[in-house]
Amino acid sequence: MALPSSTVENYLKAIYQAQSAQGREHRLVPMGRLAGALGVVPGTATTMVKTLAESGLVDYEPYAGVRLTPAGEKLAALVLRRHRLIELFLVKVLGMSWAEVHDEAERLEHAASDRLIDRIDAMLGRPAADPHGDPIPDSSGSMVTPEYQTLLTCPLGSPVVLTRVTDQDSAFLRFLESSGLKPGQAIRVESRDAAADHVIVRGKRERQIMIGMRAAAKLQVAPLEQTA
Amino acid sequence: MALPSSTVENYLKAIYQAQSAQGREHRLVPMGRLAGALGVVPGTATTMVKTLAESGLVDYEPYAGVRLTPAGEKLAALVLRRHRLIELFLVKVLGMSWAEVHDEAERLEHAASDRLIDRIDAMLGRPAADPHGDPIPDSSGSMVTPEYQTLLTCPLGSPVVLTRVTDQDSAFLRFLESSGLKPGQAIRVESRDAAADHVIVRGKRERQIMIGMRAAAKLQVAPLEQTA
DNA sequence: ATTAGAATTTTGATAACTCAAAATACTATA
DNA sequence: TATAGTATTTTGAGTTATCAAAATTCTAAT
Repeated sequence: MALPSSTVENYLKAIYQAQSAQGREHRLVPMGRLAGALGVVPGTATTMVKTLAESGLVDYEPYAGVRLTPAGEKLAALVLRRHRLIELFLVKVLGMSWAEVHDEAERLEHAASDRLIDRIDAMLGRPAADPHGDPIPDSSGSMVTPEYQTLLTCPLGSPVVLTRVTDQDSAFLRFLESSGLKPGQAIRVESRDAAADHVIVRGKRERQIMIGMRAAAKLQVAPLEQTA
Repeated sequence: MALPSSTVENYLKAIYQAQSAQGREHRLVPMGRLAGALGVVPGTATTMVKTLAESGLVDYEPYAGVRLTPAGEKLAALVLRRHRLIELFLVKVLGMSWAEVHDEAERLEHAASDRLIDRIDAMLGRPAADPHGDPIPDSSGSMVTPEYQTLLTCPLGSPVVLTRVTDQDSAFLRFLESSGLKPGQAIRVESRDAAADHVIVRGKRERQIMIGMRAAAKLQVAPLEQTA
């Protein structure tokens, strides 16, 4: 088994992420969505997916979509592992900003060896999540994905910790950063107004932040543990 | 000017290094040598070099060889800069061994952005040389290459510092490491025996090391500054 | 000056990935 | 259930980088 090209890695990663983004039901990723995520025309995705299917990395159902096989899923998880460890490393060790590491990791993830990734993992203390709160698969490719509530579903008024941000857009990340809304931050949801389409959050130092509901759905939180 | 593919970067780097390896005279690198350095057949090198010539990165004289233009030289120096900073970073920050970082850097050098390289450069304190003692070009692509003596040419008996190792072979590097012969190490040449084809060196803690002359020529040294 | 041998270039193919646009298959609505 | 509209697949072609092997050119020794 030759090691997969970075193109193959990108397809697998995109399929993985599209599958996760879709609910438990729609497990088949349609070609249009995949092509869009990868920035190629649909015909290209079709062609490529057919060769991935021949390699046993995906199941392909014409006109319906693709889905990762266990082999493909493992490979995709290892790409994600590299990506997330690199992101965390760039933030923690090199002091790069949260918003700028994504593109960097996007390229480095295909060049870093397993040895290097393991060094990074060890240096960071085998972390469970990257700067966005995305869980990091272990070296065997398995990953625990805790189910969190979002700013839209968590109880009003009770203290929670921001745990995960499910959007990589750097403008959005910069907004969060400037509002002090980074994973680990303790906050509480003050009110929600469906008509006005916003959520009001108390953040760091009682600062009040107003967020649209679309954006609020991308911020996941966990109940604040009062570790006395 | 589209950014050069990693293949182009590798060709430029190989030409640069072949030019440096050859003396001041033979400035044209023959195709056979270039092809050998890159691990491709000669015909491939010919084809590629012709397209590099069309981009203005090299001068190509059929049947004679290639030479970098100023533009090509600058690009090559920037690749070398990325390579060497990455090597040093992997050794200093991630604690990887001297012998294993070359291949890693060989891949990462094509994926690291200028921003990242500059962070690394800053974190390392704008170093002048990589773990092998190879000088690191600055961000404009210029580099000072000090002329050193080698174990074959330096004065017998006087203390010198090992400054540079002009060979990347990892078995050789491991031998040097196990002998305590890393750049920065103070040593002195005890004797040379042309008939036996060896050089005897006093290294760390008066340890005596015997090296073949071919290998000794690859170890460069500078007079030891008695910085009281 | 020839010419044998080595180096280089040319030629024809191949692999991986991509696009544009034509052909085809789905699907939702009337 | 016919069909208009959308999504997908197919087809044909282009790009980049590579190799094998034939053709050519250079070079050094007679």
